Amino acid sequence: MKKRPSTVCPIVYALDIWGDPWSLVILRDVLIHNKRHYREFLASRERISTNILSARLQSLVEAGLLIKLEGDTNRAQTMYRPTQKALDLFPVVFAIMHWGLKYNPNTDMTIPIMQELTTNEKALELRLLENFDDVTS
Amino acid sequence: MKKRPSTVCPIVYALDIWGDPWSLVILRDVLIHNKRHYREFLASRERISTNILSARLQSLVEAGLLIKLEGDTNRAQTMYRPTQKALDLFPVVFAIMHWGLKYNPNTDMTIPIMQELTTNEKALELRLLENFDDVTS
DNA sequence: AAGTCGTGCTTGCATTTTGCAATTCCACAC
DNA sequence: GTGTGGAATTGCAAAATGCAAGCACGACTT
Repeated sequence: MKKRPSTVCPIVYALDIWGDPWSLVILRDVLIHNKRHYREFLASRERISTNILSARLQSLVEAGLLIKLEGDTNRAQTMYRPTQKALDLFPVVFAIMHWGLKYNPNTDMTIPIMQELTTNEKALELRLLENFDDVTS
Repeated sequence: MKKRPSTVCPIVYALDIWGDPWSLVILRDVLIHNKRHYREFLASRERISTNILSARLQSLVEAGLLIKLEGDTNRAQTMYRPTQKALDLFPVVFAIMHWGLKYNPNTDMTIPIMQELTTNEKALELRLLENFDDVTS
């Protein structure tokens, strides 16, 4: 990922942080699917490779979207959790999902979230946010 | 840009279309700044290079987000205009702008749109949509 | 009709990033 | 110590990017 000099445009600012093809996939897994471990991210359908995953996790930590924690029981089991800055991406992620939902004929509507997204987005957001009480408190 | 096989996830679907670091910059210029000519896109602060611009315009046309038209007076003056599929990205673009606005300390608030985005987003969207009456009618 | 200007786009090439498999590092368990 | 599994690095081929130069072509000038 190229780095542009500090920008005056909010969109370019956002793109410079998560505007590559992988960061948003990771953020989706964190925000929507409540994943937190390296192995969980690796297991996603999109088959991210280990070096890219590692690099993206690092850059998201640097950008202040994720924090890296030692596992509770096992100290080797690193845990990645979102910051408020990442949680504020919910509206973005939802907007993208709405758009994808409208135009991707292959969308899997059996994914639990999908139904609720169209019928009750606000409740969905609030429910998902509960996953991060540990972070926001 | 890599191509992933057809996906079941609306987010990945969206990323495969405009999830590279440049496509959204072009779409921003089309949707927000009402640009339509090659030279206008080249003139953006972000200094996209000619080959990338050309490739991205093509892929956005292929993806059905833009249409390519001959200029009205000058046949050599190609014109790129958004389709409905691109206009439906307004909520996404706005959501990203809100986020960038919150976290990018360098945001240039003198850009006309910025003030209105925070105070009256819906009116802003409607006003911008008027730029595309030719396309939607 | 010949020059030249503006506009959109392609080419060539060095640099960077990706994809993928193999390997290493390290905490913990036994 | 040996083994196990999670996290990350390395090596290398393939692809994408950045950049400068040049090409095609319609329109305008004379």
